[in-house]
Amino acid sequence: MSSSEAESDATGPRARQRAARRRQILEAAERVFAETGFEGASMAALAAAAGLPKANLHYYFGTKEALYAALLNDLLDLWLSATDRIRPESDPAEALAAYVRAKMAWSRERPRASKLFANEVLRGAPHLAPHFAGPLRALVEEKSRVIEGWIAAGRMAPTEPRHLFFAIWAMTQTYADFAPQIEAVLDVPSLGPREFADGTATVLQLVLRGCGLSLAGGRVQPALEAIRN
Amino acid sequence: MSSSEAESDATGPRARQRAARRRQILEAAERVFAETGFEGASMAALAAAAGLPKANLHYYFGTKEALYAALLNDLLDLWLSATDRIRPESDPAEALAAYVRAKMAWSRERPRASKLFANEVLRGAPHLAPHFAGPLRALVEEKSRVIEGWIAAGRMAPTEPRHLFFAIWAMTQTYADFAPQIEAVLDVPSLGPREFADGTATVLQLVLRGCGLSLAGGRVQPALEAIRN
DNA sequence: ATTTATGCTGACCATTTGGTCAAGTTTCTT
DNA sequence: AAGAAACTTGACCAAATGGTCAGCATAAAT
Repeated sequence: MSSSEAESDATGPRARQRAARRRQILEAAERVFAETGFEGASMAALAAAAGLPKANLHYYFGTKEALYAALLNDLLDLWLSATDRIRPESDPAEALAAYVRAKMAWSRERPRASKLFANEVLRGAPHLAPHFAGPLRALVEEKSRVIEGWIAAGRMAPTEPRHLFFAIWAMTQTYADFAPQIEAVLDVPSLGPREFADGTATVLQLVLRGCGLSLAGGRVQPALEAIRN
Repeated sequence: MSSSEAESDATGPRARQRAARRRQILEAAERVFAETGFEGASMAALAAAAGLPKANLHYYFGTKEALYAALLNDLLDLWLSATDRIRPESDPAEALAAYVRAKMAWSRERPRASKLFANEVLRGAPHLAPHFAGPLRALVEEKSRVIEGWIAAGRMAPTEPRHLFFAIWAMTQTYADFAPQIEAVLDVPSLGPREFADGTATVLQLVLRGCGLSLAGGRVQPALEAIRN
């Protein structure tokens, strides 16, 4: 027993350093994969971004595929989160608004993760198919039933809940995935607080009014004027 | 004169065959590029998809980059179209509904074009930057002024028109770009008329109600029940 | 101090990549 | 019929790709 203390997550100084290196590589890989896609990212480029020799990446992750898969895996949790507030007893307007805001914040803070995800789905989502058909579908089903409950109780306008989710995902993630297009149209060098505030306000308006809802006080865009002035 | 009849678009049998070959190559390239992205598509794969030797593609387009650029160029027109109905004298609800329907139809009929476009924007849109900053921005500005006119006239709810466009683009294109995810969540092998009808109805509802509008007769989803039954 | 397990990396390899080219074939003009 | 122009393609190339591995360094355990 005394000699075999190598429990997988024993936080010895060894395991800690190993985890740090893994994070270092993954962080760099997220940047490179998000900017160039899977095929566009060469092991040489990934190694350069991480500041390590190529062989070192292979030591930690084996293959490029495995590194990519490890990266995607880390994102899945992010995707499923932020639906907490959607519960039967919640106020529909508040719950949906919180979800939209969380998604927008995610687009702002983790745009590379969003792009990585988009890249993978565009490629046919080979690595995500199990997750889509499993946990994601289950979550959407569960939350859709909550929304259908709200509708049945007359608390919001009849709406296809699954397609409502697709719409929210699309509108919020576009601020990460299609940032170059938005920047060009708005004629700004990059998306800042102003653009995200306007975007959030617009998405909130479409979702809430679209579902026949309004936030407490009847203000659909509570933070907007405050930010603008 | 008689000998130099080779006007660039003289539709001689020569020029016609040349154009046909170009289309044959472009059509195959759209498939391959859309499925694998620019870096993921090899000249060998492109040639195989077109049923031609590799050197033949180089004869017509020079480089892979040039072939890709030619392909993207063809899509730009598609992008700018479908805003015709958005004019000062139009009915806001009808105009926006027509635009949403046109965009949805485009996602259904040309999903590969949409994916190609998405792939390019994810890569930072190097080839599209001039188009974004030029014709696209100009078009959006023009149409945004129309919408602002509608708002000023009290014909629809106050809405940031540029962000409204971003939202419409995102919601409609997601049915092409993120099809694998939507299919998995809905548990269908592919998106058919039913899914597009539901999607269109939901997007229309969010956009129209979101903007304080409704279609003539107050029915937000005019075609929905007809299709379902 | 010595052994042992783990971490690290330069040099190397087979394969694939985008692209070229010379030698052909076909089609048009005269 | 002859020549010119456009088209086609197998064979080839230098460069880049993902991946391997033997040998070395470092730290842990004895």
